[in-house]
Amino acid sequence: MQPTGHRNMNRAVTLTDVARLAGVSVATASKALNGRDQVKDSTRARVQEAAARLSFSPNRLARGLLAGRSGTVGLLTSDLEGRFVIPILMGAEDAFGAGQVNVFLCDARGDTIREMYHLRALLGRRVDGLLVVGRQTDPRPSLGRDIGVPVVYAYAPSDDPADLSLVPDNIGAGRLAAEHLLACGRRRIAHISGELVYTAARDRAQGARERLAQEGLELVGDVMYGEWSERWGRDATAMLLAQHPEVDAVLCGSDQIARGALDTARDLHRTVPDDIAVMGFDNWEVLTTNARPELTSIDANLQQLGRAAAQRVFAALEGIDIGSGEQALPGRLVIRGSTVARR
Amino acid sequence: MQPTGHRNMNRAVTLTDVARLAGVSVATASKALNGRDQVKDSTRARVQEAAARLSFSPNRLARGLLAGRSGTVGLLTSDLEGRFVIPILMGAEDAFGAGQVNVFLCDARGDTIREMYHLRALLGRRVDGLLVVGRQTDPRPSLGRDIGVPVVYAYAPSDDPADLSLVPDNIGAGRLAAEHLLACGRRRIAHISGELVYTAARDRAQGARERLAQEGLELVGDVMYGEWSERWGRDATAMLLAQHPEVDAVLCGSDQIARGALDTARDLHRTVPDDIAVMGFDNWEVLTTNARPELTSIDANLQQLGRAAAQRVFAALEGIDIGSGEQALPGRLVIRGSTVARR
DNA sequence: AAGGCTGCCGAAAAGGTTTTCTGAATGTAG
DNA sequence: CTACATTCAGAAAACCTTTTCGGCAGCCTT
Repeated sequence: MQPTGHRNMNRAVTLTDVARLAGVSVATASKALNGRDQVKDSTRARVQEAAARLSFSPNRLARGLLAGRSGTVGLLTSDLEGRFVIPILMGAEDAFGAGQVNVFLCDARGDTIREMYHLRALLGRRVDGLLVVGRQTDPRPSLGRDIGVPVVYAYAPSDDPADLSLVPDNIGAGRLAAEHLLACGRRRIAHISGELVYTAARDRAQGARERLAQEGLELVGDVMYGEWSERWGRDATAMLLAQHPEVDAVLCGSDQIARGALDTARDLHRTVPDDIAVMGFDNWEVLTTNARPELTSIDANLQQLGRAAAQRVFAALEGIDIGSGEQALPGRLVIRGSTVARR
Repeated sequence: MQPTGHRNMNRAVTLTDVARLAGVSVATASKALNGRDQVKDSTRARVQEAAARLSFSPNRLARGLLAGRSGTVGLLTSDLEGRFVIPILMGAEDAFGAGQVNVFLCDARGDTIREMYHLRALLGRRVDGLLVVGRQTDPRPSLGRDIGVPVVYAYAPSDDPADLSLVPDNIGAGRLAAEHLLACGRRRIAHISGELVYTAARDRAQGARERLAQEGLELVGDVMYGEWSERWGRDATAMLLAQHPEVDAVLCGSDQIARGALDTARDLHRTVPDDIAVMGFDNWEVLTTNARPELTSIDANLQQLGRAAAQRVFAALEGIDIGSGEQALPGRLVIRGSTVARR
């Protein structure tokens, strides 16, 4: 900010002020600043200079009122605390901010009442579109079909197939993980995961199973469903290795579980990755890069998912048909020392 | 959403529609819906019913244009990725949402250019106030004094003492931590922390030293500054215990470092907390509650800080003088098994 | 019965911007 | 010199809501 020092005192500076200073009418001032023709170059320059001098910035409330679109979108999240929501939110904010759109953030905290309240508030503010970000990959109730603005669901899909939902491809992620472990020469692979009620847990297991089946292999033992915690990872790994000491790879449903698995392997003097490979999902860098050894993981590309969701909203605003149903976005393998010995 | 099924087709429903349906003028309709007097009860009821039938929600752009305040605030963060920003943001969004205010979220990604861009956009949208959330407790450049709306800085204070900044009390947190270790009967306390360039690291160390000095004690050895990672926690602890085997407590500058310290203690067959107590800062639950044993930590009450910052903005909007300078908010001790043996 | 009061409703203005349409001035052709 | 095209500026409407003020009944008081 250069020193402006003028009459920034009371009222916000308006187009009328600019017009007066430039000695033209508001209509001409508007046209000059917005690059419309029908303005002589010299006049345009005079107006632009006046606007700069007053550091004028047009009132977007007025503009929105007239145009019928506000240039804003609502970002309705069910749970800001949830770690998966943040990257999506970053990607979306990034994509929207690049266009002239600003984002209203609303956190419903998993409460349907609060969600309805926020929805009404956002519609009252005449948002041009809505992005609904859930905290699980399990379907959530649709906001309905007669919202009046385009809605895109991210991470948690809508339960109405007429809505468009962007979700991570957990089945593919499971396949990808199994593929990597196979490529590392592992054949006796076990799977420890989180809570069975999570679609994500079941999908990842299914993907892994599918890939193994292609090689005529099966998972060692049943999938061990428990909770999404290090503690469960430790306990489950202990049970697993007691029952199936021949296991040469543990695929874990999350990085937290994998951290627990690493701890137990160390306690039992199993070398990772030589004796046993360990990998996780989510690529939560705080956990993966600080593990001993560092943890191979599948990154769900959530930031990209947020960006993609934002772009769908944009497209819908342009009148383009964005389709409907669930669209799954692929994950990405991040290889670290827990599956491949460091050279 | 009950089946509305009416004319939700094209244009958004406006007060004129409601008035027409109720057979009154827009003026009367407005007064009826806003609870002003000068409206007969029967008329009011008729208008309300019409509004409900059309599921009318007033256009807040128009209202804001007229009132001169938009009922929105800008939340300008320097880094959404930063883990400390999220709880503050949650607290702020919560506080604002409770009063009819909506929040514009902008992430500058640590880039000053982008910050200026977002600032202009927010002012163009006529936000009533601004909350600036930084990612470190080190001072950041002020947005300036002639913004035109109240600004409150949270976490990262402004470098202009004329601004109001709400920051966590890291010195107090250090004192609190030392106090707890003393209460546990520890006397030979060492301190491993993160990067020296962080004010937070130096403040916590200073607070701990102050509290020890009250008992005529000093830290064992110099404060070991390094990085905010588990790896550094592991390495530093190994060096520390080699050099000062008599240490009976390690105060760590973050939970991550503390996790590393726990790992090394286990590797060296030192029992926690019997042989040696370990504690961290930040109370990052993913790390603290999954550690072996669970980790005692100091919680900075960031969500409360966000709420407090939002309330300052509210107060400023009411015309109340909110003061200036840095205001430090106290932390909170969370005791777990790494300092006190489980009963 | 006349004047005043209360209760209720509607007309109109305001808020800032964009757009359309009208009008004036200049230039060009016949 | 007249008719006409061209260029540019301004007046006014529109967007939607809130608020102020004026007015019209009906009722009460004297």
